[in-house]
Amino acid sequence: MLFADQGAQPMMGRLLAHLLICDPPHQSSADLAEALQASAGSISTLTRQLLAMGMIQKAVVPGSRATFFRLTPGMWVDLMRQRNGSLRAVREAADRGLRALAHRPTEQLDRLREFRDFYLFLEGEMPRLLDAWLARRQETPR
Amino acid sequence: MLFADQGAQPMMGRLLAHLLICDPPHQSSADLAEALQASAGSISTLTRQLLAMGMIQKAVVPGSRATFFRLTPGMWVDLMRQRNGSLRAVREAADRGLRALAHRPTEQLDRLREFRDFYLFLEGEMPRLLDAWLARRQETPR
DNA sequence: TTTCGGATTCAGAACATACTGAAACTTCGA
DNA sequence: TCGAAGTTTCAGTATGTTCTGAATCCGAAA
Repeated sequence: MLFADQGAQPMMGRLLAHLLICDPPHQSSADLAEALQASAGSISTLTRQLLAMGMIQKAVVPGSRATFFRLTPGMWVDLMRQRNGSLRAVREAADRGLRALAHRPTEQLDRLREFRDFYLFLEGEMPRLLDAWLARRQETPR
Repeated sequence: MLFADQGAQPMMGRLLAHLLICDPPHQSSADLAEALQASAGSISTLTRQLLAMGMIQKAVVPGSRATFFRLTPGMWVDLMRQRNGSLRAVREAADRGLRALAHRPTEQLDRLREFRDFYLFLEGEMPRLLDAWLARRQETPR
């Protein structure tokens, strides 16, 4: 499964893919290491990163000392919301550029202004789109 | 200008940023090499790639043998359209996964199905969003 | 306190990427 | 046909990234 997880290292993609289909849905570090044929070190690093991003959660399983992990429900939507932050970063950079070049004749700035406006548009519309998705999910019977 | 051009090497980001603000808007290879302090080899490779992606165009300037380049008008929208292709790739991979696991009890597939549905939603809505942007651009007086 | 299952850290190996510089090539005018 | 301007190609270098393995750490049970 070619998981082109933008900005994720290959093993992180495999880890997420596994958590998407594994049975049961929660897995211990050892389970993951075994399933992905990865070192314990890798798993530790990756789970720490994914926890920090909020993409996975810890789960406790009675009778086992080990830590278990599962996908955070609704994480894909959250992920897209986070990505909106990088749209904003680009838009803000464009704004700084426009401010810095304010002394130039206006038609020279058309290109940069259009770029900025486009990103501003996306930045504003993406949250709407995600809300629309959540609303649709809500009304669909499971 | 921190150009976090997803999937573009640093120098490509700088090249695009330069074409966004340079005066005049078309630049020769030598101009670019000079402005970015890059080797002629880099410029050649990068312009070839950007041409292939349709993000820049060649321009002829009378009286000069050199090739000039300028940003393709409307390229940012096109870029987003292309990115829709990677949404589709992910969605298709999820579909293959669902087909391969069709024998499993349905509730085990909930996670993967929701993932697929979300990407399918985005894949369908993004083009609408871009059309909405173009329509708005149209009616705005330049 | 010791022991042991389990987790974490990090130096280093293997691999991948981005760019340069120099040589080869193309094109056009003389 | 020659020469010069301009461009392309590519081997090599520098730099980054990803993962492993071994040492270390932590905490619970004995």
